Amino acid sequence: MASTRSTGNDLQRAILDEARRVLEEQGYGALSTRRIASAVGCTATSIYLYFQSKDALVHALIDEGFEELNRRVLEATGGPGAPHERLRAAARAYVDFGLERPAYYEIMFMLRAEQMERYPAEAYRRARRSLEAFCELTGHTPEDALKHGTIVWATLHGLVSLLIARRVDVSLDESALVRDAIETACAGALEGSPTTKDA
Amino acid sequence: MASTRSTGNDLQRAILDEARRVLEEQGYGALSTRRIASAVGCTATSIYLYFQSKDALVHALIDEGFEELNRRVLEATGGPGAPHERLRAAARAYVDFGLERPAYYEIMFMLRAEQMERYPAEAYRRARRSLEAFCELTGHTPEDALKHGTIVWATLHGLVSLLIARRVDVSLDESALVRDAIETACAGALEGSPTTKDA
DNA sequence: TCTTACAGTTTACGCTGTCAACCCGCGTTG
DNA sequence: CAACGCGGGTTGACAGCGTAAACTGTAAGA
Repeated sequence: MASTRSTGNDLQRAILDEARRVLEEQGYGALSTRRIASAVGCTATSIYLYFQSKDALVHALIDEGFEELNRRVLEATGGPGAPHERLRAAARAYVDFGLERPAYYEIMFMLRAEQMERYPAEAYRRARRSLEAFCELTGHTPEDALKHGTIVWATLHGLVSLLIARRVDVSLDESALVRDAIETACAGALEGSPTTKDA
Repeated sequence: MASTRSTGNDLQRAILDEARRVLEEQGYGALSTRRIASAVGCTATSIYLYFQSKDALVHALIDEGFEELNRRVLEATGGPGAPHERLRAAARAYVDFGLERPAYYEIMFMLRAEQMERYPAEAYRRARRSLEAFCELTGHTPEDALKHGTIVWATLHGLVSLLIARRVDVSLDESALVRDAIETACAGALEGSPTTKDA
């Protein structure tokens, strides 16, 4: 495929396509400008004609990831049923995305912040739409909703990132683990406890 | 400090000390063999006289981290009180460690597996002592305990890693968030639900 | 035909982890 | 005393990284 020469915006598209392919097939660690360039049939520096930096290229992939994640989560919340049912569905959609697209999940949520130049504020806002969905469905007052939604998010994120990193004991039934973790997260966010019950 | 020449095992200790210093003060991203070497007063290749690779050096730091984490968590579980109180204490100890030693937490739990040569199996077992503590304190049957302990761990890990990565909304009261997240995690692990209640 | 603009390349810099070869001082041995 | 081996440490190199600066070739406009 190293002979498919492209020019202009075709080249930009080819670079992005190749970056996506490498990301999904070999992971973020294998993503290098030179590798992409040689696969696409141009030089590494040509990438800078269309992307400000390697990080900017990765940002474009991150955007794709958030688009899919948000679509999935919002579709899940849009269904019929009581709020707690829809929260469960949203949680499941989040986890499913993470497990089905681990490489995307990695660059979206598991990349150290310092090693990545700041993700543009405007894109960052878009990136939080799924969190907002969690918050709304907890049915708390706006400020408490943010807290409880964040706890749900944290639980799901912990679950997904441990599973992706293969740190969870292999003897565990993964689907049961996921199911129960979602149950725990949702139950904790919904029931009683407006804030902290005591002390 | 670049003039403090050391030899023999002193050099090994100096390398480890410097690596620890850089890790805590500048983070994992700033950890490079040449930087350590110049600070310690030797060449980068000299590091390979005492550590098989850079990863092996980082493994040594990871071991230190697990030693401290396990000590803290086990101390917390060793106290008096009902199991659910001790589980809460263990959870708090885990989170406190993560927030007080973010750089250690990062190399212990947030480093991508592929980018790191396999952590030795024996050390890996030691690394899981805190998880075992969580499991025992849930008071479930052995197999269910592993699952529920893992869910507690996942919740705490999600919380810590999001906080470390500064992905949590700054308007949130961090200590309240931590408190409630711990509460949710522990409550979910202890109460009813031996496995999954329905379906 | 001359000029301008732009797409893309060449070259280079400084950084990374790591290997192979060398070098020098010490302890032992003939 | 001299020769030797050995081990800690250095030098130099390789292959890879992201990226900036300078260059080239080509197409369009005047």
